[in-house]
Amino acid sequence: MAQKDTVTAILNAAEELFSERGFAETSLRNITTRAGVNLAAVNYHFGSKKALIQAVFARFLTPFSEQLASELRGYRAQLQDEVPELNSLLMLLPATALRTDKGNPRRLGIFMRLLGLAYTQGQGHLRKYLQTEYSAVFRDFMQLVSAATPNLSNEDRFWRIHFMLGATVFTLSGVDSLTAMAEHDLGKSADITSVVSQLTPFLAAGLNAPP
Amino acid sequence: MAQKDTVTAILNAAEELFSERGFAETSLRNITTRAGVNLAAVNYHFGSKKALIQAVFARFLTPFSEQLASELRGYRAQLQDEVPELNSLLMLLPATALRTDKGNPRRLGIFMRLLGLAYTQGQGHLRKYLQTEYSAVFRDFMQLVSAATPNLSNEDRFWRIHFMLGATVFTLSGVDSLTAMAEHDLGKSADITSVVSQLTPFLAAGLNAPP
DNA sequence: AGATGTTTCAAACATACGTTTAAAACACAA
DNA sequence: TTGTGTTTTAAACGTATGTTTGAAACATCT
Repeated sequence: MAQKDTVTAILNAAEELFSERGFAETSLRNITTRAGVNLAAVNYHFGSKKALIQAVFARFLTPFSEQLASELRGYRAQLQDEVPELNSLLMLLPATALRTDKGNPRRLGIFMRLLGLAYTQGQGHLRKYLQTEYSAVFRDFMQLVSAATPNLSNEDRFWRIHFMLGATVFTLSGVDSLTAMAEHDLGKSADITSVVSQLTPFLAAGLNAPP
Repeated sequence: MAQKDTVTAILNAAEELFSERGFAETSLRNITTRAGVNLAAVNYHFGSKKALIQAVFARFLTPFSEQLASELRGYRAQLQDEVPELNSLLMLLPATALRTDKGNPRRLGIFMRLLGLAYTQGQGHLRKYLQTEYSAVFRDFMQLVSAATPNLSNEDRFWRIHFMLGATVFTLSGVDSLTAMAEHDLGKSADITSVVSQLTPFLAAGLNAPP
């Protein structure tokens, strides 16, 4: 097995298991067993469990943030001096996320669950890593959101952005169990793209609500 | 030290530590050290770590759900046959939560963080416990929400309720770091009650958004 | 083919965990 | 005070974890 195979097998297994059980609840033995590699492979290829956790995030986040940065440049160029339209701006995020690994929308749910864990679970090293690594693109995006909502005070916008973030992360991270519930309660099935298309008008309405 | 003192000392320490680090990341030795009691006290008084986790939730949730059930009875009685008004209905939740342990709004943040953990972190036993124990009151509340939003389809309402839940849990569970960010970015301080008063119009607008 | 650097492997290491135990300390009624 | 049931204590138990090790297997190049 070539080196790359082992590394990606570990990353795949870790990604799934972390999202299912959390970081502390997933042992290296769980990961290496599912990946079909030797236990020592993690420490050999990544150095430590912490480094593996960061690598799992980097594998998704680096292509995503690069893609988003380029999309933002295009959006800004097409915009000229007009005020950006909120709905299309918000749609940019799930659109690039789904485009980042096309053909596998399930992965977005997995990654959202990981993102939720990164916030709720301790893992101080992870928050620090994410902040230093990916905050530039996020700031760019926020600047456009500010331009799209000139009627909001900075304070209102600040809070509502985080309300939106919460609704998104929470819903998409639990999208599997939620769609199961929806199917049981309503008899209607749904996938992550349909949930996103329900989510965006909700978010836009909340963000534009009268104070 | 009387029995009750040891038990509540453990519950207090566990509540804080769980909310700070998560369940798996908090050891019984952490808890008993902070509580100033012997390590074996947890297994003596609660039986196991799992049972302690459930007890932490029960201490908050049992008074809360009883209070809420009574508030819902009052709300329904005052309503007669009118259609319930959405904003006042939504306000009922934070109002009773803040009333449950009055004088300590910080505790609501702690508990929201725990609730978020219960969802995101594995802890299957916890989800099962919460469901069997407190689902009745929740169903009552949901019925009123349905009456307050007759224009929504069951499917739209289902998803938007969960969007609201996500925004609430996520924001209130991170209320400490968020208020710190708000103070740093905007120079304005905020407490949990002011966040809640910002949150409810956001939620109501999202729930009533055109489909 | 032989030498060299890389990757895998089974085994062991040290440490931390949840839990159990048996004795000591305590509370309190007879 | 003695006796009884409860609570606390220090120590140990068994298990699981992340990490390290040194030899074996492998790949790559001259």
